[in-house]
Amino acid sequence: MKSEQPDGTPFVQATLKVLGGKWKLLILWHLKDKAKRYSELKRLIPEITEKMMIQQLRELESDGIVSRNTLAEMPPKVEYAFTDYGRTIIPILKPLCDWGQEHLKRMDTDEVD
Amino acid sequence: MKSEQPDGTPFVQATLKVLGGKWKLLILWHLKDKAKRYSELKRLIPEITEKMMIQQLRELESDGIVSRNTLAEMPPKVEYAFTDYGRTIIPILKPLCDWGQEHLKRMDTDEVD
DNA sequence: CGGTATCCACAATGATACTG
DNA sequence: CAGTATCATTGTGGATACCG
Repeated sequence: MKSEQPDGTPFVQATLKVLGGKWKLLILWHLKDKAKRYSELKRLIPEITEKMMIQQLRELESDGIVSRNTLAEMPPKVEYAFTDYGRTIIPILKPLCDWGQEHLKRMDTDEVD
Repeated sequence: MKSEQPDGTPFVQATLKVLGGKWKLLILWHLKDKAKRYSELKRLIPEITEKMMIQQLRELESDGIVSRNTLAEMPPKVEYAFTDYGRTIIPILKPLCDWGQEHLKRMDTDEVD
């Protein structure tokens, strides 16, 4: 009596919404090993603009994935890091990355029609 | 000698590109149990327009995820189904769906600041 | 039934300049 | 250093009409 589960989609969409931005994954990838300062992130991802960097960080923040920690007052130092909750998404990143790698190889090897 | 693996991102981006569309996951979700005809898909997803349906299906097709099979000539019947290669993405869908579900619960339970 | 074509709205991203 | 503000551009999705 399989009931044709048509649900599940809103959940996948929710995940997509959280890390669907153009730069979200890239930022998270750099953050997953250890916390990084704003300037470090900008140095690691030179192609991104300040606006997008801040925007994506703010969204990740409000989704509870990363935390923003101000280190000092006058010489502005801000560190971004995964929250404990945010770390629960890291296991997802792996298979995602793995599949994408195989997909790119396939695209190169086997010219699809 | 950990080399700060900054790679992997293009791979995740590649995956995102494949199933990043607004309707891709929804279509795949309905397709993962068994092949469906175009009209069935439209009936299952009434909110989507013909243009988007076709567009997303074509993209999934050219990415090798789904196949398009014409059944007859005069009474047009077209079935869309997962390819064997496409099925390799199903295991990814699960954790994605699972995390999204937890995330939505968290958003409801624990009002994030 | 299973599309294609055209035009349009809006969201996402980007460039650039300025600020505490 | 770590942002904010504004404007321009692009990309994605949608409405509608028409076709084999």
